[in-house]
Amino acid sequence: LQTYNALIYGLGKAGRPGKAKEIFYEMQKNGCRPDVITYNTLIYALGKTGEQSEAYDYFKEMKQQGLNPDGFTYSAVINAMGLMGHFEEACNLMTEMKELGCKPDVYVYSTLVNRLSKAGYVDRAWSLFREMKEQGCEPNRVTYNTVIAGLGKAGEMDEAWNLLREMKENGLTLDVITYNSMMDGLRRADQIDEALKLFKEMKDVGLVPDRVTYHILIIGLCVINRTGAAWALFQELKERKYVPDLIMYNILIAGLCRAGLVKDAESLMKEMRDDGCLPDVITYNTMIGGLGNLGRYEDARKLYAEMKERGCTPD
RNA sequence: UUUGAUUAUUGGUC
Repeated sequence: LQTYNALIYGLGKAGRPGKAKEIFYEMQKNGCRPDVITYNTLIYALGKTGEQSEAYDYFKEMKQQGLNPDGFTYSAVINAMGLMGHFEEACNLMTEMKELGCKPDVYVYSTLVNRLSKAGYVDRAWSLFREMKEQGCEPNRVTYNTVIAGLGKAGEMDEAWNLLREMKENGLTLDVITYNSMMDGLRRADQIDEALKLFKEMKDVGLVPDRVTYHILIIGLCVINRTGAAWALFQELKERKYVPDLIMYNILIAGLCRAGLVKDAESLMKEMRDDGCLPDVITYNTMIGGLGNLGRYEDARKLYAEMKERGCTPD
């Protein structure tokens, strides 16, 4: 049983829910009954990869089999419902678990808070955040990070600052994601200098900025044409021995295109290829847009042809 | 190490 569970888990993580399902049926053929963990793992695998309604089917099936869903089950199903935008159902599931005597834990709340803010329902996310506190479920670092990121996307940085303070007051440790989320919100709100202050602060408290940190700050600086500072950070990233990856190249290419420096963007695209980093659909979209803005329609068309030849599907 | 939640890149809309 544990071997099968582990297999299903691995296939889910590898983004192969179809194979995971095959194993699920194969184990039963071999006389091995799935337990709660098997279902949880399968539901998670399906829910993550766009098979959300199937995830729900297996949720029903496990109940029919007389198995009791637990917090793991509900967080996986609620996440799947949220991804489909079925928030009424997600809320019903919360109610259902309460009725079954299974108190929603911090994972379940955080999952739904995250899905609500991702779907643009920041207000509902906020009330759920308040509700969990009232219900005696203490938000942890991940919950705060989730809410801070949601507020940042909604441009509500005052609230985000309040939460940051609240985290400190509650003795929670801030991590790189906390800082990254704050800095991303600030750069969206055109407060890049505030973001740079936090960047200094995070280093002062001994946190090591990751790639995402640099990506956020470099985007923010590029957008307002502070290219010198952006370039300096790009050098710093390399000093930290972070190899520029696809996302970093996409950010720089977008920055150059935005500034009308499409020729430089083109050479950077060559350079990324030489580094063994293959352009993806975002790279092509960005370049095609940049070329189009300059009226270079023929070159745009060529890139469009090239992306299809390379098996990169236009979106 | 048998299962669950958080941050970044292109376009449109606000």
